[in-house]
Amino acid sequence: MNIFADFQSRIAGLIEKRIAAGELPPGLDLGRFVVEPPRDPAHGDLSTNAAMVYAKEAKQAGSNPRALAEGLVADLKLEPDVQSSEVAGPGFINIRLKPEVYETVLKAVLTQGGRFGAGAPSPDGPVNVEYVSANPTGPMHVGHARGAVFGDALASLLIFSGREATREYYINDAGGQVDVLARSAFLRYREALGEDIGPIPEGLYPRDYLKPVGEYLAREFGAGLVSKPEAEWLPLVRKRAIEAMMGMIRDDLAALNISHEVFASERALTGADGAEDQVASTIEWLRAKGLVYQGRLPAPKGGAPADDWEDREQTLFRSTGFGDDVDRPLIKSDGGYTYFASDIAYHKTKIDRGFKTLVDVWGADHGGYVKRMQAAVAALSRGEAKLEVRLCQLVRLMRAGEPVKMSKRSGEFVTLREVVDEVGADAVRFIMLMRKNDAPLDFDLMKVIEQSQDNPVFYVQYAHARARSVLRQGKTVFGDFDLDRKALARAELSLLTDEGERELMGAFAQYPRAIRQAAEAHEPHRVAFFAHELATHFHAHWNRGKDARELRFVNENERILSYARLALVAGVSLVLASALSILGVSAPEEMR
RNA sequence: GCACCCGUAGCUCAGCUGGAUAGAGUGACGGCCUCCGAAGCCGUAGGUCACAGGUUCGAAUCCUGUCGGGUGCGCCA
Repeated sequence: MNIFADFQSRIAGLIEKRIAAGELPPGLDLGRFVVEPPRDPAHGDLSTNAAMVYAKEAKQAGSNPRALAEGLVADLKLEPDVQSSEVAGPGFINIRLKPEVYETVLKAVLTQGGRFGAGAPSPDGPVNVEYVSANPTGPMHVGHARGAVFGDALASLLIFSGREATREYYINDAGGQVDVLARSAFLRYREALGEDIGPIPEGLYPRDYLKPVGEYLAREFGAGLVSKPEAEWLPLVRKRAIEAMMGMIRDDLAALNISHEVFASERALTGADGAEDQVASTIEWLRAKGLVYQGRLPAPKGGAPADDWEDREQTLFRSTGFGDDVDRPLIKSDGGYTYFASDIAYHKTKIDRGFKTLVDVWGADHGGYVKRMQAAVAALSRGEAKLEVRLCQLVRLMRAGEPVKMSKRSGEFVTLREVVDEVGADAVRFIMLMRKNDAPLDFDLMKVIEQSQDNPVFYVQYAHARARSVLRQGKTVFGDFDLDRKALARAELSLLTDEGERELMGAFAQYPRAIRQAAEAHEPHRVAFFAHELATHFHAHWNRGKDARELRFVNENERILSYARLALVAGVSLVLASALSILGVSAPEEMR
């Protein structure tokens, strides 16, 4: 139950009545006004700007805004669950609900449990969420974590809100970097055979995570590959190295509590290893529509022109027809496909699989790539599918206030696994999700590793653990209490009259709305903020019981009241657990 | 030079798609454990929402421009 959405449609109905009565002109857009919690709780439970939004129209119809507001207030007072309503400030309509409404909300929390706040199945079709998509050339580093956590939480949020969502990983296993990987692994292979390989040459991946791959190759092939020419061993080594790297990446992701349903290989799309060349067929498909042509591009502007620039005719995609700045090349000078070409083919497979809503989560360094990809999706789907790209700002890794330089090439990077092992998946996830994805993020290792108490995840988890602890305490005092949530739903909830208790129930009422808005905006961080706020209300109310004993949840002499309050506490733990589960963060029974 | 993102408290960030007196955390200062978990709570202090115009009943939010920061700019991925 979402009381905000409920009143939104009820008020829309009241406005239609006004239209019928001639007080407002017909054909109004009834989606223009909002129903929201007032900033100041003293103003009531609900607030709407409807009268202000339609002020101009009211004047045109010969009425006036004030009369419109008064009329709506009069109608609202007739609603059975409305306690009072009034016009306030510049024309807001404030509504105070009868206490029973919040008892009903708590009852819904207890009967629905983890489903409270979930949306009804959406008619909007499935969403494809592509995230991580790191190159399979090594373990994940912390920079990858943000997009990974964001994409994963977004998919969970969408599913909870009622949409279908598929989690997808695009493996960039077709470019030159996987050949570099293969050569690096081959070196480790010779090392595993006992050869002294000396320092790793410039340009190869130097870290020793490839050693196990070398040993594996030595076991599988013995010394058989050493004397062969590169053209023969490279495909064999590459295949196994990519598999090993993907295994490593999957393990890294699993450590962060992340998994994908679909892994799509770029290499397979390009027709390698005997597969069908879907890139070629996609290019031909576009060519047939006049969207691919042979042409020349102007030289890049600004700065010094690259030394290897040469004006030449090439195969171009007409992305300018779909909002891009210039047309984009599809074929490299060596005849291979550009990354863009295979990415077009990949996105075509998404559209062919029936997705009309595509979300790609990329690092901010790929920002210059957004327009062309959106142009491609528009072209591929004739405008029917929409690609939304969420750019995650790169994480600036700090060590005691100093930026840490990271580069795979030099091997200087902190792995995701190192951080997860140190501070835990919960902390990493929550920190990444407490920020909007397009805001920059400083991730200070020292701060997270050494002062993990400062981490907001503990604050929220602590609230959950504390709620569970209170329930255990209640069971200790009243051994015969049935603390099953469905039993608690039958508690005498009308006894919950304290302001702090009402505040908590009010927070429950806002959860479904928060979920819906976060899902529509594709902003999981709002769920994190909601959880933090609910935790604040709970901690605050808990502490009131220190000075005022009569406010404590468990009170030996107040059996019926204690049971009702435990129902409230159970509600807190259920909603917190629900929000945390969307974020992929655990909700512990106790902190220790 | 062009495109995209970002300028909100000392610091790190929210701000509910245009609403009422702009909020948290952290840092600083002062209080609260014979009592359901002090990893908590309460209070004090801190602001020209980068700047200038515009749109309207109303702007941190939308538009234009300026300044400052970030990320990119055929054939890397």
